[in-house]
Amino acid sequence: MKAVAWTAWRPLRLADPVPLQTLREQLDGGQSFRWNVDEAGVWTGVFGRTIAGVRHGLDGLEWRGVEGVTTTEAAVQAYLDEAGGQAQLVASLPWRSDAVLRAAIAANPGLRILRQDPHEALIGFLCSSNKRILQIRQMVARLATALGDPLGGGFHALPTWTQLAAATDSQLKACALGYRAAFLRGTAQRLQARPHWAEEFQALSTIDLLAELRSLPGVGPKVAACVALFGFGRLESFPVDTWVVQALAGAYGFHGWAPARLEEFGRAHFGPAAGLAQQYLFAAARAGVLLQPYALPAVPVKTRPKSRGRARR
DNA sequence: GTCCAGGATTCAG
DNA sequence: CTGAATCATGGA
Repeated sequence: MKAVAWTAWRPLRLADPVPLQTLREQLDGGQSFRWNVDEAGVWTGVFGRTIAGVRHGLDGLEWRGVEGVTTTEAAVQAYLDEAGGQAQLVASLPWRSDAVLRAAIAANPGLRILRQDPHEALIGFLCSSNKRILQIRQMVARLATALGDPLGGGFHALPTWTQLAAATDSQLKACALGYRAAFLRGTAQRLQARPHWAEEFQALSTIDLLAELRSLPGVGPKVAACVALFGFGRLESFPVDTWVVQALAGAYGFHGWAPARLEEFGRAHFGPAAGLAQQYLFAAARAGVLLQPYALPAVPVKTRPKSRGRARR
């Protein structure tokens, strides 16, 4: 298979600068699972049918695409929020009165929500339950290689719902999906008959969109919130995962709160850009730099054994 | 070998 | 409605 014929590197014009560390957080911080970085710091990714490279040059961000493809620059710019619309939303967050949020924003200045395709977001987060980001990336990569259209140079698009629905058990098994294979197949079977599902979903209010997403196999509250946020651009959506549960407990004192209650708090407290706030808190918590004024003293409770001598089968 | 992962589903109470 | 068990797999 022939290698991709890359264009020369060119400046990537964005309204706001993206620091080196923030770019890594953005491309490999659990939003998208389709980017890889090499030793030279070159990020290579596929979104939709676009193959692109991004790196930090001497004078800011640079991009490259495949020779002869004219749409790459615009696609990369849109993907990375080139107009800077999110800067205003960050400014609107309650960072003045919220020192935790303020520190989280300072830890990853310029962090943005990627504007992903709904299809990409839904496939990625269908794979995400009970998995680490590295493994989600591996699952998605295998899905693309095994089932998606080849784009040249060894790159593949993500499989369509039709391709996914037609996949055999052994094909899905080879993608190391575990029990998530049934989620993907189930959702694929539901959506393959709706080629315009994304447009139809996009037309819904966020509340209705979340409900519609949750009706799909393998999509619960958290995955629905992620797909709404990352795939449908609903920046008010506030996904509550294990990291956010810990973050809101340690930083705001909400120990023992149910995820639904934390989600309600997040939307009320952070407002129309709650999803952005969530991503800053998520990144800071994962990096271990989140302020935790309400963290409990270490280990107040003793963990109980899961099973007491019950016979195993 | 053990533990756990950007959870969802199912079932018991 | 809430809480717990179960799910399949691989990396630490």
